[in-house]
Amino acid sequence: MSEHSKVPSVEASELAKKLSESGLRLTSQREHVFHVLRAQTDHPTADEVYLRTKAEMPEISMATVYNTLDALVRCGLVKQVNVDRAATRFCCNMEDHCHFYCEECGWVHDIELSGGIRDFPIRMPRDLSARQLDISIRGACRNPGDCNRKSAGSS
Amino acid sequence: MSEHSKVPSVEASELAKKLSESGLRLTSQREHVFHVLRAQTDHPTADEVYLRTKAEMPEISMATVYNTLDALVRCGLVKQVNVDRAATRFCCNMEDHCHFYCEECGWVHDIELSGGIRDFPIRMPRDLSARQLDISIRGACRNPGDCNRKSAGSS
DNA sequence: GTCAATAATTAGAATCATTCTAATTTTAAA
DNA sequence: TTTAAAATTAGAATGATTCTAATTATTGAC
Ligand SMILES: [Mn+2]
Ligand SMILES: [Mn+2]
Ligand SMILES: [Zn+2]
Ligand SMILES: [Zn+2]
Repeated sequence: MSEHSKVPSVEASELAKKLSESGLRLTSQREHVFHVLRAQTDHPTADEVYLRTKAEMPEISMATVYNTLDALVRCGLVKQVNVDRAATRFCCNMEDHCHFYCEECGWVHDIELSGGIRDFPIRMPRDLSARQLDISIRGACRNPGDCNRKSAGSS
Repeated sequence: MSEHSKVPSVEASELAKKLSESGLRLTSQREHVFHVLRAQTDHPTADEVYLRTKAEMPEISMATVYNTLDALVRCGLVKQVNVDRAATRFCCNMEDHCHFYCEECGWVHDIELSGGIRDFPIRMPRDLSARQLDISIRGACRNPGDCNRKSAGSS
């Protein structure tokens, strides 16, 4: 209920730093979107980010959300995750990890890697240079009937 | 130039078998689409499959290509691959493997796994049951300038 | 502080892959 | 044959994302 719902600035400094490293400005919209991403550990779609940010900042536009997500990905603060043919999802956990996607309820979950991503048993051809490795696992949250089916991505 | 360009039936038997196992019929369209997928080791988009199949069978429709690809995936003859936000691609290599995606030219390449997919260093939470593991690697084909940039997916 | 240049934001249109719909054709059984 | 189910088709609809053109905010000289 407090009127001056300012975004906490613990992250603002890191955000400003990373943005400026990429020649980008720190704006209120970018701050809000980043805050929204950090507020929950789920993997919202652009549209979900839009709705949540709009709650804090009603005048923000969808275009800005897309632009901002793109900016955050470009300056290394957010990862892009692709699960199936559904909407691209975004993740602000920058540790090496992979994604679990529940086919029952749509929930996306981070899964740690026990070793470094380096020692994966992949035989990489010499003529290919890898920049990024993405691992996604699809399955079910729990025994069928247990997970919150069809209620994906609500806040 | 030969008039009776029939699809080779080496694969037709396997196709018919797998289809019937899923309660699906073997049709000429399905045979052609499957043949098109096997003819090249690249990873065509639905649209590319459509164009190639159309060359063999001019009356086929886009809807049928989508339906057929879906049928082939459902009966375990084709894998669906998702690279970035681009069009979904399809693969008829059913071995455990991962995909390399060249960010320069759009080429998608299969990469073998040296070990089984089982012994990957992933710490799987007990309350999650995995059905499928997808690994995609993005990078560049060769030293920048060498790969056939911007000429993805041509036949 | 003013001004120009640049960056960011905005609404809405455009694009593009995919799915849906409703009508028609084919196939398999009875 | 007749009939029912399955498959195919053209085209419309959907939905995520990108593009466009106009407006607003920042920045850095001056
Ligand atoms: Mn994540
Ligand atoms: Mn493949
Ligand atoms: Zn679930
Ligand atoms: Zn390449």
